[in-house]
Amino acid sequence: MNETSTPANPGEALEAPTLARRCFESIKADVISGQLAQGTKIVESDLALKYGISRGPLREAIHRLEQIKLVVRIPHAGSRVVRLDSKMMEDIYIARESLEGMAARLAARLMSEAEISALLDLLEAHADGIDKTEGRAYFQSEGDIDFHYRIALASRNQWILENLHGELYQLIRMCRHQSGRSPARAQIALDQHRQIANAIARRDEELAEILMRRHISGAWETVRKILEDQND
Amino acid sequence: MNETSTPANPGEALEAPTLARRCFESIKADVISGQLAQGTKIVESDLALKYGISRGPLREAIHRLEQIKLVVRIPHAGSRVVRLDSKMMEDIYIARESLEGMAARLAARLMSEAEISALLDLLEAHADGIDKTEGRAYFQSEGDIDFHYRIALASRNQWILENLHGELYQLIRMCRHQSGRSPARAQIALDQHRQIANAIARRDEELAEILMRRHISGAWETVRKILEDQND
DNA sequence: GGCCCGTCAATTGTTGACAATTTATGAACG
DNA sequence: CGTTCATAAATTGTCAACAATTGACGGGCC
Repeated sequence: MNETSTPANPGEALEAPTLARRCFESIKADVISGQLAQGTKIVESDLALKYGISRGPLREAIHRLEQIKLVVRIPHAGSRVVRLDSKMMEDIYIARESLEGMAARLAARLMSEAEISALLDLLEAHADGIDKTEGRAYFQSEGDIDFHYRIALASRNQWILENLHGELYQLIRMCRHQSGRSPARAQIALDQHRQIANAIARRDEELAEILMRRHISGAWETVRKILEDQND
Repeated sequence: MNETSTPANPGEALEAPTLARRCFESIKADVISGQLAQGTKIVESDLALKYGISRGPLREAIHRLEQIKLVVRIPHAGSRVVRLDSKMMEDIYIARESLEGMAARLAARLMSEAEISALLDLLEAHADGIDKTEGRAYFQSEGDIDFHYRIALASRNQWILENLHGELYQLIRMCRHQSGRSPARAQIALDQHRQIANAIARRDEELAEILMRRHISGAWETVRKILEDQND
């Protein structure tokens, strides 16, 4: 009776019966971590050799990577790792703002009291983490994802959940991995998370949505500035 | 310099270089039109024989159908045409409400004057269509899609556009094809479209978003009632 | 010297056969 | 008679070879 299936992956792909899925997870990790740089050409034969499998499953893996927009494919020409430009990231953040805003609204309506108190506990843990690590990027980043994941889960909306964590968050993590992260924002983000959680606790749907949208559009602004400074 | 690429398919798949894509379009049409009923088991060998191709490209087609949620797949067990239940459709309509609301906001901000007047012309054409056909379902339905497609296009947001018309609208059309359609709603929908267009013309982002969200949540209410009446 | 066309290598698209897994069938047992 | 285990059929997952298409290289022509 466990409705909350696990987020997918603590570390490597543990549950991965089929070759194509293992391969998919592996390449996905390489793309997100930057080990396969943006724009890198992906040659099926080479990767098949590298992973010691045939081209069939590998093709399937690449097709799935294409669907979540981590690789771009041209029919007979081949496929390359996606090139994240400013416009694309803006589109992503705007879509995320829209969907997570709705998720926050639904969470305020549907979360159980137990879930809410668990959410508040999580935020306290994150606060401790920030104090101890002085805004160490890794913890903060994963903590951020934790929080947003719980909101999406609480929305009870499968489509929103899958798209946020199957597509959008992969791209955002990929972007973070190479644009760095301003540690000063850790405290700001935590405060905003607290406000959102409080709105949810008060069952104020409207406020929860508005705060979430501000939170995300604010995050985009900082990312945008980083990307701008990076391009000169 | 034609930014408005066509919505994909008048009738059959005209542009379809590769077997897998042709096959994908063909099966997709069959699923949406209901020729492959919900819950139908999809056997790779059978379909490959039916289309006169090998299992390879057909597998790819099925994988893509899985990604847009028209078929459900279980690793070693096989794949079936998705079964649209009330909960799933609610999730879809809520996600659509969120994304199209944002699209309307962006459209109000970004549409050119020429695009806006073209949009108003389109609505007049739809009005004539309704008068002439007395709410004939087909015209209305396609007209509805036309309108929403233009808004999504005007948002200049690739992610929103692709997800609305690559995933969500396919599922909604599939749902319509077998839940019928109350023709009385044609006039209501048109009026709401007019209000949205006017808000866009006035560059009132806030109002455009709110009206779009009301329009879609209203549409869901009527669909929900139809689904309820159908289940007894 | 620059542009165009034919040829060639490299890579993807497609195929049919083989292996692994699941579901269904049926017999033996409680 | 119902349940359970083993066997068998059907179906999916995987593989290696073949065909078709793309992009690049080089020679010829203007």
